[in-house]
Amino acid sequence: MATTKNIQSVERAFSILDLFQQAGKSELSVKEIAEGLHLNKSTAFGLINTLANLGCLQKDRSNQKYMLGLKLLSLASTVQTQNVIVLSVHPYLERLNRMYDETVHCAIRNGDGVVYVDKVDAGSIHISTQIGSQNDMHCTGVGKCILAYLPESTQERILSKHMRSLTYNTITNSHQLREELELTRRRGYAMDNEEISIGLSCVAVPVFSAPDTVACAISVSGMTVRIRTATERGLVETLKRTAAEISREVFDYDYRPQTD
Amino acid sequence: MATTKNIQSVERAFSILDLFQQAGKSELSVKEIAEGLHLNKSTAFGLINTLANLGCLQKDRSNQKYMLGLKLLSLASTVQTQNVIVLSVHPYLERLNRMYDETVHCAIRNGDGVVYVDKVDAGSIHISTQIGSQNDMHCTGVGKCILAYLPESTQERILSKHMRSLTYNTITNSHQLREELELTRRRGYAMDNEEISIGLSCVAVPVFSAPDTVACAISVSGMTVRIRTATERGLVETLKRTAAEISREVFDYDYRPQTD
DNA sequence: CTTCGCGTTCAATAATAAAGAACGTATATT
DNA sequence: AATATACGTTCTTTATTATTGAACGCGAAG
Repeated sequence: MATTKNIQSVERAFSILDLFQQAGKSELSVKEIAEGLHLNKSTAFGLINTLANLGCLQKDRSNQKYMLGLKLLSLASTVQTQNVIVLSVHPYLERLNRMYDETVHCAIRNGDGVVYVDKVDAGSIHISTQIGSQNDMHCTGVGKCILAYLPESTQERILSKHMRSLTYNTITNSHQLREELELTRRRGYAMDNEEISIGLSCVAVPVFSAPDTVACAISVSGMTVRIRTATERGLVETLKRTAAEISREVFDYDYRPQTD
Repeated sequence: MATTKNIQSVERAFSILDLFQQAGKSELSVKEIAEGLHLNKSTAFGLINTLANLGCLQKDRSNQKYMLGLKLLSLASTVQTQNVIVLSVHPYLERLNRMYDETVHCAIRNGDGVVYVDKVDAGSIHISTQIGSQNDMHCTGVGKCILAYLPESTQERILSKHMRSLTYNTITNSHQLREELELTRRRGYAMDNEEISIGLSCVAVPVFSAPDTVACAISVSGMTVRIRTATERGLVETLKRTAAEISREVFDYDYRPQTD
């Protein structure tokens, strides 16, 4: 995929922006950025200065530190009105929402985590997911769907990291998670069984864009009792059918689930 | 402000992303991008390829065109949880919302338009502004506040462009708008008097970060009748006081409105 | 079957970004 | 209060890198 070599300064510029996400700090100094990315101080400064002039970073006058700029907000808003995945998957999410009146998500992989790219809220309860927000793979339905089909080496890297525990149901053991991923592949869907928050469950399915290649994952989440009811009303089958439709109509890939 | 010279390739990379916003097209070919930015075809390709590898652009396999990538969504979400303006202005918006139960916005300048960076919804009616979305200066309260304090040359450039008419109240005449801006400066606030949508009005004030320098603008919007009532209940004064507070506490600038 | 258009690759050179040293300012230290 | 320190910023040089135009190849159109 990485055909031609990346342009160094562009790549570095974005890794500066990424650093704010990863570091989990809202303000970083020139020095911190330079050290964090192993860049020369003045090289870092040149990049930071450019990003600041473009509105992607802004300087806090009081302490000379930099933070992410508001320009990025406007870009994201354009993404939401222009990106095919968001645009063309959205109607399917709407339909799922209407069928079960639960919160519906669409997520993609981002590094070692997942990012929610679209969402339709339930009428009753609001789940506080923000579009664009990141979450872990090990504790989310969409995450498990995506993780289950990543190359083994990537899987192992992610599994080897510390997996934070959010509830007593969170799978934090790599052996157990490997089994869970195997189960996910076998049955074609993943569950979040109160692994993020007690009382909250979710059913998720992968959307394929090519054999064994997951483009995104969609999920239906809600209070555990309600998800249980929905499952009795064919939620899993509906989700699988929807995912296959999306594969075909959006990603132009005629996905046929393996029958065993 | 533009201290050191910007790094060319970084600047160009972002102007590619900007092009999608400006062109209003969701998909652009290498050729269109190259021509749109007066770049050599292979220079453009190198930048596009890098952006695509970073997830900021994605390629539509069916027609070889590119569109904005989902990576940008995750950056924006981080902005919302980290940026001082968003974070520190938000409580003031909340307070305004509680006082009048109307929709409250915070916007900044973006090029020749404004971008909404934060919003608190009213309980009753939902105004469909999206955070990050762009709007024109000539027909919004926040836009007039910002435009009124821009350097004259910039003002004139914006005024000279075609101003689209959204309702019969929209000011589309540059002479009339110049007077409106003069009025805004004199009385310290701007109104949108059903200029975007009939039935909808808004009162906006500029927030200064230095003399004659507007950092952002905040506004209260709602149905015209309700805004009228709120105005009788001191909305304008409350907004001005709030703006002064924000100037002081967020931008460390002790703003004193000129008394005449 | 041929031509055209456009995405992509390649190789050479011109231009640019990177680096280290130096400067200045703000803060911390004694 | 004086000195030291740390860090942001500027400057200049050089090596690296991005840019360029030409060439290639694929797909669509005629």
